[in-house]
Amino acid sequence: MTPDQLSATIVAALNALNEAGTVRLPDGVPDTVVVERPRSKEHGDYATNVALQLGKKAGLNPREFAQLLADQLAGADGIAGVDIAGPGFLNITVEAGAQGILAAQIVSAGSTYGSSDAFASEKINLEFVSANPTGPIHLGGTRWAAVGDALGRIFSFSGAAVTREYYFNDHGAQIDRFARSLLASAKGEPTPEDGYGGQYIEDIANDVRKAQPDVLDLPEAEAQEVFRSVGVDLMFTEIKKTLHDFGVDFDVYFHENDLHESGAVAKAIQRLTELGNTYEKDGALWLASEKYGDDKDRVIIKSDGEGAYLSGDLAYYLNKRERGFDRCLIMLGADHHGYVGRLNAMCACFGDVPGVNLEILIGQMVNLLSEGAPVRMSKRSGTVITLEDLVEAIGVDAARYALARYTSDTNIDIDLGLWTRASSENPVFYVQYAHARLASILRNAADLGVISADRSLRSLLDQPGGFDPALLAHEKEGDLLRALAEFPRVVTAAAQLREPHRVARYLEDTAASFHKFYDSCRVLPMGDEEPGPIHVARLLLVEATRTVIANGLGLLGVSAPDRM
RNA sequence: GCCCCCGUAGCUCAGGGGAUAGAGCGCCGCCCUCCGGAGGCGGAAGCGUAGGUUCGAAUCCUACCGGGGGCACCA
Repeated sequence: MTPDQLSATIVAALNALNEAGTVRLPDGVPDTVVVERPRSKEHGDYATNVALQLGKKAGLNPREFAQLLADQLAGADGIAGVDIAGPGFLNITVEAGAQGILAAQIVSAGSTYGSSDAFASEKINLEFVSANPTGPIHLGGTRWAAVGDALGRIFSFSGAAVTREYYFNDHGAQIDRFARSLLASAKGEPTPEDGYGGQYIEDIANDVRKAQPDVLDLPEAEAQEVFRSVGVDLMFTEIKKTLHDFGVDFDVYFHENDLHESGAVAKAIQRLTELGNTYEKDGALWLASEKYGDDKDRVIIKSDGEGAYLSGDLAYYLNKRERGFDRCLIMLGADHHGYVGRLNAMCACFGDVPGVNLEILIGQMVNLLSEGAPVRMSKRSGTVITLEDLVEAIGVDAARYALARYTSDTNIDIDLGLWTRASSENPVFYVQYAHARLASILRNAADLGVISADRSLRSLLDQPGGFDPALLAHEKEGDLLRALAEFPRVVTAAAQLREPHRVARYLEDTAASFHKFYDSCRVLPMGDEEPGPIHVARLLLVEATRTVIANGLGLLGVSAPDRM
């Protein structure tokens, strides 16, 4: 009995009441009802507020409505008891057997447990990181790498067709500054005032010289061009590798330069002009974005004839839509929040719906503290805190987990000393430890011959009488089963709300439920005890729990170790 | 001045209208004869302020106070 099944049972009961004329619901019976886990044990296994919602519509007070529904529900399959409490809550107790069967269902579903087709009709383009190829990925980009990739996994798990995309800004003034910085470094000159500093500039400049030893003998402009093209290439290769090592691979690396060279920008502008959303003023071409909610109209083509930065975004968005993406998600740092209005307005200028066809997700800043003092993270200052720094300090698993376990719309402070000194304080270890402990129990079960050496529990499911779900009747077993039953809902909510951190928090709760179960319920036979049905039942629960934790960690891109 | 995000326990944070607001860390006190004590059990301690909507608000709305970030024919 999962919450979804219980919801369906309640809906069926409501329909029966409605059809019998016992209650009259003018708006009909809803497709689903809210079923939640009450905070307090006294309120049963599950509670629903449906009587509070529908009582008034039926012309009854909520408690009367609740009583009618409770009577109807009392005889339903899998329901052990129904109580009415407070203003009209229905507190429902589920039969142990109906609940225990979930363990078998999870084991049988394996790595697919928690997946759904909730997003099956959606083709989603997920753009994140998109760091400029002028330096390593800093912490803001690292946060999006962890969160965006997790979100992509969650969408896919929920049935969506997801394309992960990286927009590569290889066009514009910052690239020139990058090239000049490399050239200056190679010549042993100081960093240009508006240039990029730091060790990586020196490293890349050296690599460019290795690739083309005579580069400094070329005329200045040609040399700079070599540093530009080779340097950007090297930088980009490095970024790709860093992300790959972080467990993040993109399906598409989109080059801004291509938009300008292919005529896509001109095409987008033409389209907007046809729609009557551009005009000329002061020698420049403007986008009439103010009428769609932007603070003011924006320049697309500057008076010097160059495309403004926005022109690339226009063409890029149109390109995504032409590739068939109904939903284009773009993840940006809080320092870009000023773009949200104009990007949404741009979307509207194309005749699309902001928030539907284009969705901008803003992630707040990540701050690093060292010895309690803030560390600046600026490419330009050279005191760059990079993805690699973070991984080196705490490892990929801890880094991904730490960045993904918070909502994106809150600032995070990470104290380097704390993370490096006390890794056991990191919640990821709590969850991974639970997985290792679960795996260890299964190893031991195999050693004792309770299950086959390959630790397969599916064979137990096929044997008649191999698994008696009613044996999982202990309070802690019920708690754990109800926690496991939540997983599909958590995944769906994480996808709908674009909040991967829900999965992490859920895993921490579930790991806690497991540790409590483990503390009160002996899984393996003790001493000379013969293995019996209770051991089989609990082993299935162990494997079900291990499956959920492994699936959840997988959604976050964090490993689920069998040993630690 | 305008815009965005945040304000929940000593600290770091969960809580997408429901009942007695949770977790980790820290603090106090307990629990190892056998499956991993990297664990479990108990205790002290909290929704920035003021209004509003609602049967019901940490959650939605408004104002104010506090913290962070942003407001280019830069990219």
